[in-house]
Amino acid sequence: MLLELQPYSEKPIYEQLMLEIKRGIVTGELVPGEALPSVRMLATDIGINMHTVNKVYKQLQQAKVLVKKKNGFIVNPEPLKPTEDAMTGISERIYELMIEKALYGITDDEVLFLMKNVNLTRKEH
Amino acid sequence: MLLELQPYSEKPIYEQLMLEIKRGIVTGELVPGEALPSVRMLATDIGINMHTVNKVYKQLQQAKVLVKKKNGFIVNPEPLKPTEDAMTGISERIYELMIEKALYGITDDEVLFLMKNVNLTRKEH
Amino acid sequence: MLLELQPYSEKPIYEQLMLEIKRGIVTGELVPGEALPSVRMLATDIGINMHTVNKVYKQLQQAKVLVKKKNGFIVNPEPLKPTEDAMTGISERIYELMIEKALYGITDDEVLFLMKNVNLTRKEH
Amino acid sequence: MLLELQPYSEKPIYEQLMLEIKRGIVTGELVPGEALPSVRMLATDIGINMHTVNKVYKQLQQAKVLVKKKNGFIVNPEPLKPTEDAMTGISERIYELMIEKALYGITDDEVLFLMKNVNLTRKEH
DNA sequence: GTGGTCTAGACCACC
DNA sequence: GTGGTCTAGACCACA
Repeated sequence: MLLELQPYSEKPIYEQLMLEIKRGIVTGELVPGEALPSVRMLATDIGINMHTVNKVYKQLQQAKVLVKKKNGFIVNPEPLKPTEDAMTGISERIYELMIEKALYGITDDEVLFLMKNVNLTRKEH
Repeated sequence: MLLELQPYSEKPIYEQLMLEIKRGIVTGELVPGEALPSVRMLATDIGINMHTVNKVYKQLQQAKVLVKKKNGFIVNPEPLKPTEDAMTGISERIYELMIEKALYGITDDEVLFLMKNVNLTRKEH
Repeated sequence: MLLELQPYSEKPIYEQLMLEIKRGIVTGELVPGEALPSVRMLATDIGINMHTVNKVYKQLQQAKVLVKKKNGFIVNPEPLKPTEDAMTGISERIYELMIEKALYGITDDEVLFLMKNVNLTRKEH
Repeated sequence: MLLELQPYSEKPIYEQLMLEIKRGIVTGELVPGEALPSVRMLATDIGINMHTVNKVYKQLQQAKVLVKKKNGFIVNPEPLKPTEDAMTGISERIYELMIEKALYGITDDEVLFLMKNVNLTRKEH
C-alpha cells in the first residue's frame, strides 16, 4: 500500500496516518489478515518518528482495526463489527454534520450527493 | 437558552460552546436578530472565563453566524449562505464519515437513519 | 441636511456623525457659513446622546471644519486648507490602502475606478 | 525582518503588527513560503505579550495571508486573491479618503502623487 | 452597562 | 521546540 502524508499540513501526522490505514482497508489496498510494515520500517519509509507510528498502531489495535501478532500487526482478519466507541464517534460526526447542514441551509440532496461522490482513492484531505 | 458544557471533555470548551450556539439557532431556541447574553454574563453563568466566551462570539461573528452591534452580539438576522470554508469543513466531515462507515460495515440505511434521527435537543455530545 | 445614522452599526456613532457632517459639506448640503443645529436639537432629532453630538462638534471645530460662534456652530466660511493633521490622516489612509492593494494584487485601474465611482449621496457606509 | 511598533499609539498593537507583516510581504522582506518567527520568539523580541502575537497570526491566517503548518506559520505561498471582505474594507477606505480629499480641497493629482510615492520602507505610521 | 485590548502565567498536544 | 487553550485581572472606548 502506497500512502502519502502531508508532513506540513495542519492535521496531526498520527491522525493522517490512522485515516490513511483505514482508507487502505476500505479500498482493499490492505486486505484482512495482511501484515502491516513494521513500526520501524514504516517510520523510516514515510519519514516520521517511530513513536508516531507506534501510537497509531496501538490505537488501531485498541479499535480492533489491527491485531497484534508475535511478529507485528496485521489487518484484523475478522470483519469489523461497529464497536460502541465507533458508533459514538460516528453519531458525533453525524450530529455535527446535521447542525452545520441546517445552519447553512444545505439540502438533503446536496449532502447525499457529497456522500455518494466521496473519492477514496484521491487523498487530498 | 439553556446550555451545558462538559468541562472535562477532550473537546475544547470554546468548540463545545460554539456548537451549542449553532444548535440553538438551528432548533430555534435562538431566533435571527435575537441578542445573545453579554460576554461576561454568559461566562459567569456557565462558569467559564470571559475570554473563552469572547473567542466564541468573535469566531461566530467571523463565520457570519453572529453579528456585532454596538451593544452586543445578535444572531445574524439574514439567513446564512454556505461559505467556501463551511463547505470544505462539511466535505471533510463526510469524507471521514464515509471511511468509518465502510470500515465498520455500516449500511447506507443505518447512516440515513442516524441522520434523520439526530436529536438536537439532547446535549450528550 | 438630512442625515441618517445606523444606531446599531458597529461603527461608533460619533464617527458616523462626524463623517456625515463632512459628507454634507462636501456635497453642498451644508454650505460655508451655514449654522448647524444646536447640540440639543440635533441630539434629540437623531435620537442620540447630547454628549456625543458635543464631542463631534468639538472635534470638528478642532479640525477647523466648524467654527464656534456665540450662538452655536457654523460651517467654516473660509475654504479649508489641508492642516497638518489632515494630511497626516490622509497619508495614513493612503499608506494602508496601498499595502492592501499590493497584498491582494489589485490593479491601479481598479483603485482608480473605485475612487471615481464613490457615491457620496448614498450612505451605506 | 526588522519591525518597530509604537506602544503608545492609539492604534492597537496587534493592528500595527498586522500591518507591519503585510508590509513585509508587500515589500518582499517576507517571501511566500517563508516561515515567520514563532509566536513566543517574536513576542519577546518586540517586547509584547505572546497572546498579542498569537492573535495577529491567527487573524492573518484567517485572511489567508499566513498559512499554519504543524511547526509554525509561513507566508501563504499562493498569491492572494481579493476576498469580499478585503474589497469591502478597501471601498470603505476609499470612501472616507474621497470625503477628506474633497473637504480639504486636495486635487486628484496630489492624491495620485501620494499614492505613487508611498514609502513602504519607512515605518512612521 | 457593553465589548476591546493587553498582560501574565499555567497546562496540554504534537513532533 | 511549536501552537492551543484556559484562567485571572487590568484598563480603555463607547453610549
